[in-house]
Parts: sequence; C-alpha cells; structure tokens
Amino acid sequence: MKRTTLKDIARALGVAPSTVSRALADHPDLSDATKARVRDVAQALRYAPDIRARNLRERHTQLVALVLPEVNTFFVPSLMSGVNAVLQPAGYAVVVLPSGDSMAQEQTLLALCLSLAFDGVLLARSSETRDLVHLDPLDAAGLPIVLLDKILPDTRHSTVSIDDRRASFEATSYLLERGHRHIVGVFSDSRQRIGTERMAGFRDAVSERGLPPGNSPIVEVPDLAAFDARLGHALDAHPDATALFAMSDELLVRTQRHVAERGRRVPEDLSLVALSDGEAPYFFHPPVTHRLHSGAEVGAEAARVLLRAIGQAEPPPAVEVKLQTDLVELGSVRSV
Amino acid sequence: MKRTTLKDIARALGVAPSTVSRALADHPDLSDATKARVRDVAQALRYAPDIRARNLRERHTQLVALVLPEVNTFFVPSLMSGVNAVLQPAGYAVVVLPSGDSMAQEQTLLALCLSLAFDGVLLARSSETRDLVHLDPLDAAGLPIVLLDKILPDTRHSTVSIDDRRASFEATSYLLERGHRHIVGVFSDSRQRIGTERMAGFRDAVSERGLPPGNSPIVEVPDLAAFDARLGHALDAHPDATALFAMSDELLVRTQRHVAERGRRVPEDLSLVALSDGEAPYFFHPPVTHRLHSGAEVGAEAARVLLRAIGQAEPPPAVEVKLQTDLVELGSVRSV
DNA sequence: CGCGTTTGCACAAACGGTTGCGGTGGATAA
DNA sequence: TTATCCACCGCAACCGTTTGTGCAAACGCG
Repeated sequence: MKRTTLKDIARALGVAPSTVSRALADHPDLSDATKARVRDVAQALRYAPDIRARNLRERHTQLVALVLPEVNTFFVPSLMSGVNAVLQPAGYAVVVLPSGDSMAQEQTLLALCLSLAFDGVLLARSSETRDLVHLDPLDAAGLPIVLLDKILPDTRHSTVSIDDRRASFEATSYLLERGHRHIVGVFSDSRQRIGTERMAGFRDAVSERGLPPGNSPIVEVPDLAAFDARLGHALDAHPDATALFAMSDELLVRTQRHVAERGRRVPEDLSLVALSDGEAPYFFHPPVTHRLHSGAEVGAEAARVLLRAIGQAEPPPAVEVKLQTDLVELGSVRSV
Repeated sequence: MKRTTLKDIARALGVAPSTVSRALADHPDLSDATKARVRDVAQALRYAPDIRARNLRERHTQLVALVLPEVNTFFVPSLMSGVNAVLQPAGYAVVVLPSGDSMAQEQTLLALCLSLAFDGVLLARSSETRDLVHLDPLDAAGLPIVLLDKILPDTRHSTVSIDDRRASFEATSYLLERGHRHIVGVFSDSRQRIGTERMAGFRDAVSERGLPPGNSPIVEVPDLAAFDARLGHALDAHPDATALFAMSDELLVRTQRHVAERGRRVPEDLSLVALSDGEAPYFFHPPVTHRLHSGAEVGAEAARVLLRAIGQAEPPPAVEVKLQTDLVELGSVRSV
C-alpha cells in the first residue's frame, strides 16, 4: 500500500508533476479548468503532500524539539501546554524527547535534533549536565536553542526560568512576617541549580531577619525514594517547628501525609507554604497558600523567544527572562 | 550559517558524494585509507547527516505520533513514559500532538501525521469523536494506527485500554464486601466512553447484590469547573453515605478536600476507594486503597502493538488488549 | 605479456516535492 | 499576413541522501 504522490496525479491526468504542484498551490500561471481537474483527482486519490520532501527543499521542518529530563507529574504537563499553545498556532509541532536525566542521553538527543533538522530546540538540561559544550555543534549549524526551567547561567543562549531565589525568599518571608521563627524547609537536591537557588532564597530570608539558621532546618531530598525517611526524621526532630515550606508541588503533595500522620493539624499546629504551579494546593484542606509559578508561562515565554530566533540569519542577542511569582493566600497559614 | 553536508566533505576531499556516503557507512568497496580521510574531515567539519533526506529515500521517518486530547496531570505523563520506554530503544522518537479535545483539531493533526509521513500513530481520541472515518485516509496509505486509552470499539484497528467496567466493578465490590451499602460514586462525563463504562461497572456491582440503586448515587462531573458544586451537593445530600468511589486520580485528588471540609474523617466516617495510576493515593493520610491501572503499561503495550504493525507489508489483524487492574489495599477503607 | 578478475572509486538515478526558465499555441495588433 | 504577446504548461535542476552500475587501474595467473 503506497501513498499517492504528485506523480500519480500527474500520470492519471497526463500532465507534468510540476503542473500538479502549481495547481495545488493555486499558481496564477495555470488555467482554472486545469486547477479544477487536478483538485478533483487529488481529492479522489486522497492525495496528502509529503511535507518532508517540501521541507527538504525549503530547508526547514516546522518541528521544534523539547528536550527535558523526565515527563513528571506536576511541572511538565503544564510546561508542554504553554509550549504548544504558542508553537501550534505558529505552525510548529513539538517533539518531546526525555533524556532520563542523563547527560549522555541528552547529548544523543541533541545530536538527533541536529540530524532531524529541527527548526529549534527547547532544552531543560539534565541534572548531570554541568556545561553547555554539547550545544556547540548546534550553535555552529545555526540551530536556535532556548534553555528553560532548569537552566545554566550562560551568555550565549537565551534562558527562560523562574526567579527561584526570589520566589523562595518571598515565600519564606511571608511566614516570617507572620511571626514564625521555626520553619522547616523542604528542598530537592542541592546539586541541582534549582535546589540551591531556592535554598539560598530560604536562607536569605532567615538571615535577613538575623535569625539563627539552626531554627530553620533544611530537609534535602536527593530523590523521591529518600523522601519518606528524610522528612519523617526532620518532622520528629523538630516538634517545635510552627511552619513548613515546600519548594515544589512534588514535595508538597508528599509532605501532607507525613504531617497528617503525626496528627499535626494545618494551620493550627503547622503552617504550610509552597512554591506551586497552582493545582496541587487545592487537593488539600485547607488549601495551601503558595507562590504561583506557572509552568505554562515558562513554556510559552520560551517558545516565544525561540520563535523570534527561528528564521533569523544572524542569531539575535541572548535574552534572559526571569519570571516572577504571585502570592496566592489560601488557608494554610496562621499568624503566631 | 549552513549545516555541512556530504557534498561539502566531498568537495573538501575532491571525491564524489557517494564515496563519502559509503565511507561513513563503512562500505566494503572502499579502501581503509579513504575511509579514514573521510572520517577525519567529517569530524573536523562537524558533519551531522540529514536524516530527513535519508528517510525520504528509505521511506520511513522513525517518528511516531501520539495524538491525545490534552496533556493532563495524572494520566498522560505516565502514558508517555510507557510509550517512550518502548519506542525510544527501538529507534523511534515520539511527537506529541494535543488535540485540545476537539474533533476538528484531531482531524487536522491526523492529516498532519500522514503528510509528515510518520511511521505510526497512537491515538487517544477526543471526546467529540464519534466515529473513525477520519482514519480512512491513513488506513488507505497503510499507516499503522493503534487506539489507546480513550478508544472506540472497532474491528479494523488495534486497541489498548483498561478494562474499565471490570476495574470499576471490582473496586465497588470491594466496598460492598466490606458491608458498605450507601456508596457515592464520582464519575466524569457519561458522554465519554470511559465514564459510561466505569459507571456501568459501578451499577453492575450494586445491582448484582440486589441493592437499591438510589442508595448509591452517582455524581457526574462533566468538567472540572463543575466539580466543586456537584460533589459538595452530593456530599450534603447523602450524609449517611459510608463510602465514596472515585473513578480517577483527577477526581480523587479533588474529592479529598470536600470530604475534609465537612469534617468527615477517613476511614472512620467515610471509606474511600479509587481507580488510580498509583501516585495520588499516597498524597493523603491515610493513603487511599485503589485499583491500580498503569498508564505506563497502557502506553508501553500500545507501543508494542504498533511496533509489530510497522514495517509489515500487510496490516496484521487488529488486536484488542484490555489491561486488568490490581488491588492495592491501603488505609482508607474500614468494614462496617 | 596478454588475459581476466579484483579493487576502488565516480556517475547518475531515485525519494517527492518546488520553481526558474523556456517553449508552444492561439489571439491580437499592425 | 506576419510580428507580438500572453496564457498555459513541460523540462530540468535542486534539496541531501543512498545505491546500482560502470569503468579504469591494479593485480593475479599462466
């Protein structure tokens, strides 16, 4: 079963393939009669153009790659929605390439992006990725790249991310302003930039008020498997903590159970604040006060930056977008 | 900034493009000396083959489309992981095409799949899709399609889905066996097959025991916006219900808050059972007893079925895979 | 030393489109 | 009647690969 091509139509009508091509493109050189005949046959033969062949000639693919560590539950769907919302109307399809959070795999995928001649690349680097030298071949080929979410500071590529440090600082300050002096901070791996940044914001807020860091212990969760043990231990070790800050939705949703297990009520016994995409806080009662960072907005903005770079002969100057977060006050915090 | 091609290498070395091609492919016809020279120059010029051009000749793309209504939080990431886990090692990349749950958009995307000459299509239909006539052009072109998750009964295409009715039946029976006689069932839209099937399983279980259907009210949630009002009303209207069944993770996570808001404790006042992908039940205390249906397994199995169909001259006979669910007993149910 | 075989490479066609250019035929104008 | 022009369409090249075939030089052999 072969697909029908221009030549099939041409043969059926006894005309040249170029005529069929022009007829379908509504070229002014052709008579309306011929156009109509071609269209009829194309319809009858269920002709669908092979866009790849066209693209080969026109040197573009209308395909953009989204390379990311993993397709997780909370952030990625939102991110993808944002990316698609911008790229789909612009005529681009998005190819999602998960790297398994492995540097080697990421490198392979990036090489694939080049070979498949994608028009642009959106990259959320793996946590193993320490530098950006594997982007050199893509740069040399003039393939636009935008780093998003999990970025590395870089002057050569545009980046779009959340102002992690600030967001974390604000969330922590919110608790401090309400009198909390003993806050448990729950963070992911400090080897990841996102973890260190958010930790830094947390520490900034605490030290800005001259409070002893020891009163605000940091729970570091290198991977989700270690979560239960780490958090349980921290909760038991700090019975006098009056508040808890979770740096992400992933952490927030897993935190709730441990709090409830220990009979700590929210917000009477423990106030809760999180950095969130805005969905998970409503899973709980009371709903969780959070600083809202929209993954969709990150994706959309990155897509817009990429779109501006695509099709430019010279790569436009790298921009650095830092998205701010908004406070959403719900019922999980009380003043002490 | 142009990418380097075979011809660039050929010109640099003063040989024919075909020689370069064969050298890179380690063809036996060439001398080792030539191969080495070609490889050196290719390296120096950072040559990356244009796979599209190769594919154009070899009539495949190593690209598979995943067309689905939306990239939601709970099911799709899991599904994608499963699909990728099977397809990536087999040398295929996955293009995710969200249809916005619109039939028209789905049709457009399917046409795009044909035009981009994807090697296969994984389709979770939109809820507007009532028949499969828009698959005809793809069938005619011999493009393999597998329907997954949100399927339509069809003898011409392979389908992979969860045995929704059975899963729902078993979950409900689990509650009934433990003495619950007044169960609130929370379901999504009954216009969707997934909703009707799961509803049917729920009703089967209730009527199998000769219980009056009125004691086990069904809350139907056409869209998430209507959720709060619908569920709140149902909870208030049935204060004597001793159990609640949520047909999906999406519904489960939104249910919890309403239960807690009304001061109903789990499982003392209300037992909870859900159909789940296995992540959300652990967000809560106590963790929620559920029947486990793995989205990853659905994706992986569909990918396997598709893989078998790709590259066959004749389409293999359509298979219908119905995945079963496993019971995971946690702490959210008590016997009455 | 002349023959046939092997070695090592170039040529050209093909994949399925697009497009510049050239050519034919009829109508129009001089 | 003939030169001119335009409407309409075909030829062929091109995008970057792969691959069947052809051909020259080098080689082996008697």
